[in-house]
Amino acid sequence: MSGLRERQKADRHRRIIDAATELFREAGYEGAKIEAIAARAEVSIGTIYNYYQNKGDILGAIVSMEVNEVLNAGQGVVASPPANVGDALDTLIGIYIEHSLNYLSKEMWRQAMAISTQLPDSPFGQAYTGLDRELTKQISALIARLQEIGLVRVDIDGAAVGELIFNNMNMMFIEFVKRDEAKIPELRAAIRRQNRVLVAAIGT
Amino acid sequence: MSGLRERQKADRHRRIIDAATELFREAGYEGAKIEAIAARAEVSIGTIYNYYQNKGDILGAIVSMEVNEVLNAGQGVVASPPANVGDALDTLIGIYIEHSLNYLSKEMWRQAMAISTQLPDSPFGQAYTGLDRELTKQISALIARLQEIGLVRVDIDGAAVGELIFNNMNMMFIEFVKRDEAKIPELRAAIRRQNRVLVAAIGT
DNA sequence: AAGAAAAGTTGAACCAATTCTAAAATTGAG
DNA sequence: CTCAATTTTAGAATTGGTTCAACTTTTCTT
Repeated sequence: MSGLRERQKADRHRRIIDAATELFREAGYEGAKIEAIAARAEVSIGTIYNYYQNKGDILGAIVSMEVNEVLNAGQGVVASPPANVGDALDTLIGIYIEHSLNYLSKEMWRQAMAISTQLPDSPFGQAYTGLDRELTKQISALIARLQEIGLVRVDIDGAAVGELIFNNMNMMFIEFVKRDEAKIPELRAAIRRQNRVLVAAIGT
Repeated sequence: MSGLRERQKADRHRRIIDAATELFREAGYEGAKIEAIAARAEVSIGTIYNYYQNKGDILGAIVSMEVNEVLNAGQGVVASPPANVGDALDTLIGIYIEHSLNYLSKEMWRQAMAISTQLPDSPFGQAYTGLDRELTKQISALIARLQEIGLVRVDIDGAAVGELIFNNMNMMFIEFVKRDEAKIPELRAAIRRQNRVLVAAIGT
């Protein structure tokens, strides 16, 4: 099962992703020519297209890794949230936002988001939509957890509130990556302010 | 001031927009080649690039017209809203959504949204961000109006609630245009459901 | 271990957006 | 009216992502 071909394939995948990650950061998404990625990965252009349907999918693979890390980090908060609705939400959202620029620059985020709406049916488009859904579910799970603990009224529609909070956060994040000078603390403060009405309404 | 040159310029602008609108609808954004738009507008390729920085800006001009119409239609609701918070919001949002596919196909919306995040500093990118801001302000204005009438508590942060509602609606609209089979009534119902908690919380 | 089949690799050719440049048209000063 | 300055045009050249047909390498079979 683990013949030479398998190992070579895995190795090429890694080399392509590594080369692309470096070049995207060095030259930006547009600036990173496929030819250059191929050269740095020591692979031909054709091989890249054998592994990824298009340039966007290469970026997509990088984005997916990052979002999966964030989802993982979020699990901890859902499992044992701060004992206060506002703080619980702020902590989870904080994890998302603070991790977001670890591997990806704002420009990479912009491109990734653009591609996911431009080509919703491409491999990456579908993966991105799936990741958004996972994040929404995680926020809803936090609300459900808070309902169990007795911090949130059990008669509120947790799924709907989770969607509302995620959609607002996501839109704010989109505006955030669109402005290079926008700063993380301001983003978090703005989202906290927007959530305040909601937090007051759903808390016990 | 209104010499031959002025009139020709206005005429060419119109011809380019008309040709592009037709071709975008017939062949989709990607399928509408600049060469074909130029031919139908009876203008050269160079001329198109003299009038618009890039293909996206042509689409941008069309989108801007559409959104401005929607903003206009929304004014009526803000001026005399239905006598009930839930209905007021639903009516305004309904106007936005129902108008949205008048001139633009889902594919055109996808492209327009993608371009606005990909190139936030291009003429169209800035215009699009501005239009989003206008829509947010209009929703906030509706909340303020409802506060005046006494339907919404005066102690809630109307601007924050307006942003929350717009951002959620906009995100839902993005998901809506990403799925060709998604239908308007379902979209409206989902947004109504999400807004319900909020409506209950801010109503008097 | 040889030969055939399967799987993967390569890079030159293709295509469409965008840029560039020389030619043509319009304007206004004298 | 004329012509130099300025704007606009046309379309050829450039550019970079993507495709494709020929070539290699690996695996399988006996």
